[in-house]
Amino acid sequence: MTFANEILAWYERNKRDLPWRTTTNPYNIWLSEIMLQQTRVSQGLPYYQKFVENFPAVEDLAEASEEKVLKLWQGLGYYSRARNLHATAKMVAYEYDGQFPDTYKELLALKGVGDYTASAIASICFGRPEPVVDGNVYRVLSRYFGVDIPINSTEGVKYFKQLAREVMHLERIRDYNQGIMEFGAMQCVPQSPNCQVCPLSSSCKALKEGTVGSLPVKLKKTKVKTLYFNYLVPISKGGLTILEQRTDNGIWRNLWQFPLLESKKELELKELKVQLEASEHFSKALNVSRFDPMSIIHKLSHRHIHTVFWIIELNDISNGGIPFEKVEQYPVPVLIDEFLKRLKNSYFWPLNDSRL
DNA sequence: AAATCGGGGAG
DNA sequence: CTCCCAGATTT
Repeated sequence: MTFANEILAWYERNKRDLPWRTTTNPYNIWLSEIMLQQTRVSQGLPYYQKFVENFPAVEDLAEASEEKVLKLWQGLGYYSRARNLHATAKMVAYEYDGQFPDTYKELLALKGVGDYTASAIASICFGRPEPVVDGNVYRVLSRYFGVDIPINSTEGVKYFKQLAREVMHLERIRDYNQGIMEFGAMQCVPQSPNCQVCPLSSSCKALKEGTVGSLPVKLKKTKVKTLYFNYLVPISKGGLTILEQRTDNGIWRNLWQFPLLESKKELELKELKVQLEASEHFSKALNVSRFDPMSIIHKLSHRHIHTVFWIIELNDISNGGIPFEKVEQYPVPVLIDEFLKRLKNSYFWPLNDSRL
C-alpha cells in the first residue's frame, strides 16, 4: 500500500468528530482554518462555535463591528488574524458577491490567507489537488522519509512542499489532506509517538534509523525579551475609569487597556508617584496603591511581561472616563481580563463603596 | 533570512 | 522549565 493510501485508511478509522468536518462550505472551512493557525483544535473549537453562532454566514461577519469581532476573538491570541478575518469577510461579502474564490492563487490573495490556508480551502472545499503543509505534515514527512533539512529554512519550506505534492492522493485530496494532518496530531505526535501501533512503521525511515526523536529539525527559536508594564487603573468616586486603545503596530493591536507606563525595571511606589505628579490624569490622585503583592509575569512565546497594576483613586475623571461596568464590553488582552477578575474578588469591589 | 505576533497544554 | 500547535506578515 502506498503512503497516501495508508494515510487515508488510518484517517477513516481514527478521525475525530469535528464540526468543520461535516461541511465543505468555504465560509466554515475558512473560519476554522484561520482559527487553527498555530492553535490546537481543543483551544480553537469553542471559538469556532461562538463565531458560527454569532455569524452564520460571511455577510454577518462582514456587517459586524471590529469591536465585536475582537471581543469574540479575545483569548485566542494573534489578533491580526481577527482583523484580517474581518477584512476578508468584507471583501468576500461586498466585492465577491458572497462567494469565496475557488483557486489556490485567488485564495492566496485574501488577507490572512497564506500558502497553507489557501491550499486547505482549495482542496477541502473545491477538491483541488493542492498539498497542505502545516506543522503536522512537516513532522510526518520528515520522519517517514527521513529528511533532516530544517523545516523553517527557505530550502526546507520548498523541499517539503514539493515532497508533499509528490506523495499526495489526487483523487481523494479532501480526505488525504485532513488525514495527514490528523495523523500528525494523533499518531505521529511530537513527543514519544507510539510507533508500535503505527501502520507506517514498517516503511518509516526515521524509525528504522532511530531518528524519530530528533525529527523534524528546526532552526533556533527567537529569544524572549523581558518587559516591565505598569498599568494605572483609575477609580473615581463616580465609578469611572479610563481605557485606551492600543493603536500602534505590535502586540495586542486594537485591543483596549488601562493607561500604561512602561519602565526599564520594576517601579517602587515612590518612583511611580514622582511620575504621576507630572501626568495630566493622575496629578490629583487621592491615593495610589499596588494591587497585587507580587508582580504578574505574563508569558508569551516571545515576551515575558512583568506587570504591576496600580490602583489610582481619584475624586473625578474630567474627560475620557467610562463607567467601570462597561470595561467588560471591550476586547482586552488576557492579562487585563485576569486582572479584572481579581479586582472583582477584592475589597475594591463594588466600587461605589463609602470607603472612596 | 529573521523577527514578530498569544495563549495554552503536554511532559 | 521546553516545546509546539491545521502560519501569516512585516522588517
